[in-house]
Amino acid sequence: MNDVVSIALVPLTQESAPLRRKIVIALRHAIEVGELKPGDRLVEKDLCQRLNVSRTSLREALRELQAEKLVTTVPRGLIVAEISEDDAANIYQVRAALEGLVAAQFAEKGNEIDALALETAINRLEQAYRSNDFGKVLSEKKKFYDVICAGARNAIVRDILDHLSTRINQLRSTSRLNSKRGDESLAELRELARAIFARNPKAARAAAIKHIDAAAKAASRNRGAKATSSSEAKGSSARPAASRKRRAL
Amino acid sequence: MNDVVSIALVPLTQESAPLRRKIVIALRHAIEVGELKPGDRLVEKDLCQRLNVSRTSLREALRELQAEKLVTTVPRGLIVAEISEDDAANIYQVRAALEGLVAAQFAEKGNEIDALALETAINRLEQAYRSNDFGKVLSEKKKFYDVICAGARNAIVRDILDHLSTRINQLRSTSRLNSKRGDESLAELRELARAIFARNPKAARAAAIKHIDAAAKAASRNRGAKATSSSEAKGSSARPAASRKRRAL
DNA sequence: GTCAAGCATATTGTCATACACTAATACAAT
DNA sequence: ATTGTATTAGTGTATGACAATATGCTTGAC
Repeated sequence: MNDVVSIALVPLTQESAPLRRKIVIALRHAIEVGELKPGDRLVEKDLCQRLNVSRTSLREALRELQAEKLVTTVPRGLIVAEISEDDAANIYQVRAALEGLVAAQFAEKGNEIDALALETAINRLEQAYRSNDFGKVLSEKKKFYDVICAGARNAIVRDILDHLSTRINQLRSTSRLNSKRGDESLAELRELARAIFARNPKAARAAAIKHIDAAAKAASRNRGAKATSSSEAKGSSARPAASRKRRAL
Repeated sequence: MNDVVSIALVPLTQESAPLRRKIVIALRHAIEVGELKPGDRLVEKDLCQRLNVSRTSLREALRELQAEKLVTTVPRGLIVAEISEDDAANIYQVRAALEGLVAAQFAEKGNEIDALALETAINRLEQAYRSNDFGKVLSEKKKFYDVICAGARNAIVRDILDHLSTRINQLRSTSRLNSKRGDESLAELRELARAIFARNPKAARAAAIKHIDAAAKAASRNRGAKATSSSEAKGSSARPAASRKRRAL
């Protein structure tokens, strides 16, 4: 019983949940699931009525979403941000770079507790995949990367990835994505975990990048776009690429 | 005369500058230059008086800074965010990864106009270095990276780097940094530009990473910390690092 | 003198209201 | 059809108010 207490009494994270936090979450979710689509105008008065909150609180929430680039200013007010093809491709590039980084860091700095958490996370992720509950997959995947960032001792990347994944989910919901590649995806992540457990930073980085690359390719396949794959970007030969197609600048 | 008009009548960018934007800029600057130090409490009423603005606008500005992680909540209110050793090291790691990415992208996708802008930017940067005006160096360096991100067609990275550099400047101002390595720094950036002009993505990426690594090393030297260099992280051999110091997880 | 309990105070979180200013729209005039 | 004018919708900003809550001070007990 005593150790139960020692587990139950972990310092609780000030779940103050101010109203504006709930507003941010509600709006962010609405954007993620496509209830608010890119380009939709955000009219303060309407949102106040729909959410039943004051304009003050709503506006503070909007400022947060604005900083997150989920909404953007237009002459008259705010709209849900649109994601260009370039943006979409770049988000994958950035994720590849950063997830590769934290994977390598985990392999170097992680301890046994971190490893255990990773094991747990990947198992839960597998369950989620099997349940075919897509929302569950997303939330478990987020936790998976949280665990990796924790083991990497890298809160900076955690925050950045958090923002990016919101935007990826937005892309997905607006039907420009629907990656149904659960099996390969899970296998790639298991490979990543294996490299981490083996304390092999280079392999971990490579596995993380490979995973994102595959996701990016699947995504671009899904919409006929030709997003540059990051493997092309970093796998290019040491020889100047200029000789291939363009002259030097 | 006619072509003068065609140049002069470029759509002008609604410099609306709402009050809260000025507030954000003022506070951000105060944090960057250390007028507000990490841990300092931010009391709304005081700030309202000092800035002569209403609480409404001030609070909206604070929400933006909060999203930027420049300030954090504590039980009673807000304080200027503290940057841990881990955070500082990780910021450099992330910059290395992302600046490497955009450098490579520029080398691949940039056109002559982008190259010209880069040329200009690096010359202005050199002037700034020579003028010994540190604030000028910082602002020109920011423009330099803006140009690179523009040539890379990567607005995502631009935004991320923008946030990170604010925090780096904060570090610098709190006297935990004072890199006076203008000459080497400039040489490294020129090397980066050369690789881009030669359309050599791999060399461009390497040059960008080398530059940040050198900056990180100089920074950690300046305070006796032992921040992991990113070259160590990515230069590790293909052989599992486990054999070096730790057993597998 | 030290410690605990309770009270006063400072500060944030939220709301309602008000008003100036700007942009879009509709409408009128030539 | 183009220009000018009025109406309207919506944001930007300010003020005042009040509840909830953490902080610190005062008082009282020992």
